[in-house]
Amino acid sequence: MLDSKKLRKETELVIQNLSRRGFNFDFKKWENLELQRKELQAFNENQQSKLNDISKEIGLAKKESNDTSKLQKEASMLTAEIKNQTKQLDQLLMQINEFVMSLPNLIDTDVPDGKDETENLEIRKCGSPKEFDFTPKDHLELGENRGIDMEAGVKITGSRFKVLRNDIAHLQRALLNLMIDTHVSEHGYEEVYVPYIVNEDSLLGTGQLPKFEEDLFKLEGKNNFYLTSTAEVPVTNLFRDEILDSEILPVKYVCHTPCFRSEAGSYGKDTRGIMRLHQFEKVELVQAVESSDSDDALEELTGHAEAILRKLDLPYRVVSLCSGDIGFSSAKTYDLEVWVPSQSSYREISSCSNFRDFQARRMKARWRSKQDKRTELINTLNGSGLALSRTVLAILENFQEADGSITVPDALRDYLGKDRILST
RNA sequence: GGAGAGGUGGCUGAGUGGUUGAAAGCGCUCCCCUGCUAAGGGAGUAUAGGGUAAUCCCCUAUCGAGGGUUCGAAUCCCUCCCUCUCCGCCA
Repeated sequence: MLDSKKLRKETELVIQNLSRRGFNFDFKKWENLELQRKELQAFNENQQSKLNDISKEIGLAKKESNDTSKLQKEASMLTAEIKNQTKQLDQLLMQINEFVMSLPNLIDTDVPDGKDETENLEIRKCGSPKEFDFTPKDHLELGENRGIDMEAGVKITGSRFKVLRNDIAHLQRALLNLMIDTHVSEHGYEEVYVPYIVNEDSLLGTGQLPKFEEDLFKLEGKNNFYLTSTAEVPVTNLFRDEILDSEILPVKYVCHTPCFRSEAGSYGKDTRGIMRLHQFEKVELVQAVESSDSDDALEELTGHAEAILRKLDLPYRVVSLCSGDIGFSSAKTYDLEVWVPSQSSYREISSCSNFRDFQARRMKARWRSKQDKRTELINTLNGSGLALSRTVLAILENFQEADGSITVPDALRDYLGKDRILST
């Protein structure tokens, strides 16, 4: 959520910034609503103040057994009036809230301009794609009948679900442990475990709602529960309605969860194998920092995700998402893209974003310094460190041998207990 | 799932219709006193929105959430959420 004071004072800047996303900000509408709100609210509060005074007077008069019928009559009228105004005000507030909640975050000045993912800016490349002296297979050719069981997923649930077996299930678990261990012991994150079902408030807090409900799986029942689409939601919401002491900042959490995404609107995209599924595992990094630290924190967090790719000797590149591709809540996003030999291209395996105070304002997540007692919104960041299914995919494809076996990357050997898998 | 109790400020905990944003205690901050990290005295100590340039000041809201009764509700009524105890079921 954007700061309404900023909307008022730096209107031009906001309009310009949002237009870089291709977002058309209807300032006239907002200004109109705000003006009405301000007037009505000021008047209403004034009336309320009067009523409060009269009520106190009545109280005092009754104590001394004086006649209060005249005052009560006056108060009755005021009460009716206020009730009426409040109804109008509430309606207005709902409209304003709806409007403001659907505004995306402002993007940083160094976010490249562009209309879609084709115009994302490559920042750096690390490692180089391995040359194969045979035609590399794709991950499904490698894993089919040997641990990646798409048919079983379809039988149990439906399309876009998978079953993993044996070495490949083990590989995923080994990766999971490597990632969490690394982030905890080398990068200073605290491990957390959270619910996989989240409520509406949590989704509003991080920005998945109200605009992106079609991406989510909603549960039946009156509770308005959803399956979590990313650990970002439950983990970042740990800060909701909290005031953190400045000494504990930055707070850094690492968390593994499955992620459930309806993938509505992605029909026909990545239909083969485990690239894009309704359920996948992910290790997520989340940070809460002071606003002055969030630029550095994004670089740091991105580096933490990269460290995993480096450990695994996977070739990747870092791109800065352009203004047309960047997410709704994000001010700046780096995607990490891993080399996928079968597609001869880099594919997203992590997305690291700085949300500045956008989520914090929605969640009322603040911090307070010891010296001056003022509260300030925290800045939140998160990034995948990494998406597990795609890491499994990348390892299978990048470390395949001519005979279809997979050489296990050094960093993983202790976790897996072998240096080669799928050697039939 | 059944029966009962309860949800008040950083914490403990008073408060069943009237100057209560809320007693008291603890904690915390600042000051005073005190010849030694003890004791005592004083002041302060929620969040958000609006008026404002303002972290002073003024107004409004908030005692789990939402609605209702009333001139006036932390206090009465209704619905929901959550916590605790006992029983049942269960990994």
